[in-house]
Amino acid sequence: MATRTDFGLGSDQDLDTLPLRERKKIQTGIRIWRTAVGLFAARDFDQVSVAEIAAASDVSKMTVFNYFPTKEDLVMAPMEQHLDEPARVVRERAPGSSAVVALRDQYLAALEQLDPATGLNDDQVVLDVVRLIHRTPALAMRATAVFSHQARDLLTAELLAQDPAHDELTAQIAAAQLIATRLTLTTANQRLMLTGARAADALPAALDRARRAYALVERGLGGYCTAAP
Amino acid sequence: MATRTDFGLGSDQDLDTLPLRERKKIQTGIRIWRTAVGLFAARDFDQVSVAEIAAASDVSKMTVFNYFPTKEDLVMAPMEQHLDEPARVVRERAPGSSAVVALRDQYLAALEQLDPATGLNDDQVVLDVVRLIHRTPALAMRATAVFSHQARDLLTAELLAQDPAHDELTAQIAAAQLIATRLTLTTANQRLMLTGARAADALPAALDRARRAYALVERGLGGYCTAAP
DNA sequence: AGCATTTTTATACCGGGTCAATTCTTCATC
DNA sequence: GATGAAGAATTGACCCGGTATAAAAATGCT
Repeated sequence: MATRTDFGLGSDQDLDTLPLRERKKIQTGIRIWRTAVGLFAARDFDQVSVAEIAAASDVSKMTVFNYFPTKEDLVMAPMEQHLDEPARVVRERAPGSSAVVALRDQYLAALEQLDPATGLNDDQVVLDVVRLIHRTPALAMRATAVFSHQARDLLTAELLAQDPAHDELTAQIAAAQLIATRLTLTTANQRLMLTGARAADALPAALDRARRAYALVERGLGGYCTAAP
Repeated sequence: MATRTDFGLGSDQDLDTLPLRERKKIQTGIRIWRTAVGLFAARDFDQVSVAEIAAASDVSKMTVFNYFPTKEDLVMAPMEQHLDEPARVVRERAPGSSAVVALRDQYLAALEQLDPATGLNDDQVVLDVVRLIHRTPALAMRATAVFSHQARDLLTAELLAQDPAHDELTAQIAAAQLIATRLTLTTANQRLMLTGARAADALPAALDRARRAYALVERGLGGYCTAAP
């Protein structure tokens, strides 16, 4: 079953092969989402009621909650689907490479693809969502909560391959710093995009920033949590 | 005017000198807060309605919201009054000392006083609140938001005394790492306390952890943001 | 077509939070 | 000492997000 949050870059070719029923479901999901983001971008998050979104989507209020558990999910769901990426990257890193290097390389690669998760993306809808999150306290809080969650997951991922020379506190610090670095880089990129910069133009500088940031972390953590070859 | 969140260690002597009116106000504020925390500790956060708290406090529901803007504030307000401490510590650090050292020393001092803000405190009410925050997702999210706020404040504090050799990104990384370290240490202490350890007994180990954690950060950041002598 | 399953809807309800108005206190003025 | 204006504490009515239940509609299958 395809998750209901596969918007954005959702592949279109397998959409035709799906049963008629699921296809319609996905379409209404996208319709509700687009309507909501449009209304939120026009006014403010708190100035748009769920009932209004439902009416504008030709759907009942209950149906909206059927597709999106909460009003906040209408905005956050697409961003939260890559939630487990950092932990996965560390877990599946090449033997002999440290957690820091694995995360750095993956982030650099994501930057070059202008992955929205890096903040370096100037798509109109993405920008609308980012702007919305930045100016709505409840959403901003939830965005930071995502990173907090990632830090926890990362911690367990590191502990699974833990080096007995390091204790749990070091692992916690490392996880927190790695995620904090990502959050900082991503936020910086998002701010740039919100000022109107083009993603492609900002790429070289963003890559440079990322390299310097991870170098800073590495200097502190050293080769911490290097996977056994 | 005394803020309404001066519970806990609020000084009692200046309470007598206050006008009769304000005194009663503060007392009802404390009464509502105690009632709420008691009910929350007995059951769960979501299983206690504001109306119930109001009834148990011999007050109307609206009065509760008059004293505490939201239901969450009934739990979080006391913790959030020391929100600006990290930024203040950095801003007022001794000339010639780095931001890292200033924050480390202040944290070590707070630990030795068993300051609740460090997590190293086994007072019954404090433990109730901490336990509540840890097992209530909405409250845990807000707790991390507090640290996010502190990182922002810390960034501006560092920028005020910024060294032209370092750019803004470095400052952001540093702020994020410093706050992440604090969060990690505090959380570790809180977990210890929740397992029933006595704060005084856990102090030496906590001090050691803090020293090692800040050493790790310092190795990465070096003498970053050392105030001009 | 007709049955079964799933999706949508209507409705009623609960709890958190806001607003305008009401009551009560305070205090300056007569 | 009475009085009336000013202002705060309090309140009841209301809105919105979210849930539960059951009915109605749409779809898949035979």
